Amino acid sequence: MSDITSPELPDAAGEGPLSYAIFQLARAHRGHAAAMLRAMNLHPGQELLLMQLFDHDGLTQGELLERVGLDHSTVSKSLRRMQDAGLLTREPAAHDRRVMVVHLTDAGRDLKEPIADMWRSLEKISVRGLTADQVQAFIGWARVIEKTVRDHSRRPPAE
Amino acid sequence: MSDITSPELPDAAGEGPLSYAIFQLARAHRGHAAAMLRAMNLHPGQELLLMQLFDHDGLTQGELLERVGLDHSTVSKSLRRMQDAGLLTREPAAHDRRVMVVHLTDAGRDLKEPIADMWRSLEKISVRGLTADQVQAFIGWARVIEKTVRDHSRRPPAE
DNA sequence: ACCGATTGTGTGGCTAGCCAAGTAATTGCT
DNA sequence: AGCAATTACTTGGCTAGCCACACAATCGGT
Repeated sequence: MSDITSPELPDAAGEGPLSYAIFQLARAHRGHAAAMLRAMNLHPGQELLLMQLFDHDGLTQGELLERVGLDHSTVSKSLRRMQDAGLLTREPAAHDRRVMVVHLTDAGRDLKEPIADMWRSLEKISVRGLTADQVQAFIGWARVIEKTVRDHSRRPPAE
Repeated sequence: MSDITSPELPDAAGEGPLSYAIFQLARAHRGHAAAMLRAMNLHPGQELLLMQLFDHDGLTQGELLERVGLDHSTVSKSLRRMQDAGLLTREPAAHDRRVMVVHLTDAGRDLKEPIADMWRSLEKISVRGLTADQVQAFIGWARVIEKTVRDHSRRPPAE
């Protein structure tokens, strides 16, 4: 339906516009998010961590990275920068001094509504061109693709 | 771990799983591409530039960045690293010594088939969970979302 | 011709994100 | 108890990607 024909795309290079579409979509989406986040002195990715903390203050770093799915080093560095920015604190847990418990500061909590607004705005814009059903289908398929790709990443490429 | 199914997602934080789905899909997809590219000593993003050159050797840096849509500084640095790796050459054009003409070396050309294979493989895997119609619909909607977001990025946020 | 505007690239500086290696604390096995 | 394995996190090193600034070559108007 509609025009999926698409005039110029790197067809000649490969014949898979799906990967290309994912790449371009993610870049545009991320770019727009970055622009909105900049107004709050945040960087893309940080809002995901903060959103987890808004709902579950006091999470450990490990629980945090499990929820967002990023590399532990990425989370560590990102949290450090946010700590330097005064948005949160990190202290070793009493019962296990390896784990770092993350708590929001007042400044961090103040970002809850702005981030929620920005998130809603981003969502509203992203969804504008599609019907609700299409959006739901899109999300479902995105998860299917993600899962498929992830499963293949785990497995050794013994294909 | 193991079950990253979909039970808990940051619903409480915002109610827009679309943005989250895009983010996670892109990350998984990019990660898988990165793993395959690593075998060729490439980094994600470089294959896009190379694919353009496979079909249009002798492009200028400006034409190249226009096709992939990245920032000129990103392209500049990425090309420099690929030049250092011996994959391509950059020389100022005769008629306009500002523009840099990019040419593949033999080593660069040798990557054409490996990259095409990798791209096809990535595509095949990504598509595995969906029907052909679903894939086409997904791509079409992805482009719609991308366009919508991009249009809103251009406009000042005078909403 | 001249000099300001524009164009095409390069560089610096920042964060995101990954992998690999290192460190400290806890657990577990003997 | 003691010591190896595991766990939680940190650090270093690399590239991608952006923005802002700098620079050289070309274009344009007078």
